[in-house]
Amino acid sequence: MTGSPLHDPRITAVGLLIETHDGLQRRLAKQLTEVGLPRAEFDALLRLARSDHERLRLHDLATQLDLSNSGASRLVDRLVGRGLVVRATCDTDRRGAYAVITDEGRSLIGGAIPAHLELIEEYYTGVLEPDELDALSGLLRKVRDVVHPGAEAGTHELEAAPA
Amino acid sequence: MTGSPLHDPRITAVGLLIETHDGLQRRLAKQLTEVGLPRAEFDALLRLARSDHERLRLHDLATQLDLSNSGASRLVDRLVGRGLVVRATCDTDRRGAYAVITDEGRSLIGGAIPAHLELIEEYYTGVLEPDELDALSGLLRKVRDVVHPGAEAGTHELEAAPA
DNA sequence: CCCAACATGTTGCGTGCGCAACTATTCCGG
DNA sequence: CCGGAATAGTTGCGCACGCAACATGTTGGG
Repeated sequence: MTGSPLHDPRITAVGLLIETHDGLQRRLAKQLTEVGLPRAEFDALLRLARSDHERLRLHDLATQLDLSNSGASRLVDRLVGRGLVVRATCDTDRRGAYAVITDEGRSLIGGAIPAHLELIEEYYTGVLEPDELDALSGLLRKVRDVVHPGAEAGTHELEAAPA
Repeated sequence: MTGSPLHDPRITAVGLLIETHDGLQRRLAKQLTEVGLPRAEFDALLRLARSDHERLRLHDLATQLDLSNSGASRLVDRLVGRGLVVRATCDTDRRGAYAVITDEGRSLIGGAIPAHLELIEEYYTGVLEPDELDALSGLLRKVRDVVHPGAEAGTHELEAAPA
């Protein structure tokens, strides 16, 4: 054999990232769904709550969440349907639409976070020593900046690498 | 505010893992799809090709791929439909069904791997120094073993932590 | 030996997503 | 100032997945 590309260490390395993500994701998603906030909805509300004036252009939301525009549009539909978000038109660009989190949305996600954090602690941050976690985050950020520029889309536009 | 749980560093840490994964995944998936092997199919063939006698029980395949049994069943349906895999009954357990990769399947994935490796190199392994990559893999493995035990399901049953 | 609990795999159904096509608006070159 | 290119968002369509119900086969207790 030529060294069997089937067992190439690079494939293993990527596999590790994927398995880690999928495993964690499945556990977190399950809990969030039980609380009535499926992962996509949770993430969207979180992004909105964190943003200036608690709103984001749909396009930016899509970019931040790694969704297509249509995906973001329908996600916002669902949130609007539950009263957790409202659409607002943009004065300076009449094509535009903001998604704005409502009081109800803010309160819902606020209530969901504590239990969510516990689970994260149990399955992710608590598994590693603090310095290990820092190292991991640093390395991941390095990769993320390459594979997913625009993760901070719509945040501001002038700084380099905020927290 | 109580320290704003919205910006809890643990959420950021998880977000980093997710963003990195999603970004990488999207790039790799796009290429694989272009080559005619969507990510799920690619992964399944890879797992089969790597396994003893190039076959796996559907249940084990599901576990390895982090899919439900039904998802694995239909995935195998698709592969069978393309002649890349065949089902084989299990002698010792007549409920059972193996998925077995065919020559065609082996050849297809073999052809797809080189370009795939290049992309991995470009967006993942090549982004980091070799020692950084080792560190990252080590940390990820630590987390994975907690969130996704059974990642090696059906491989063998007696060792501790192979490559 | 038999029946109850369990395990494996398949199928009906609902859902969330991407792609492509479409509408509405903005931007820009001449 | 006009018309074509680009951008924001929505919608029709198809697809892959999970859940629940089911069919089949296995295993263990009485």
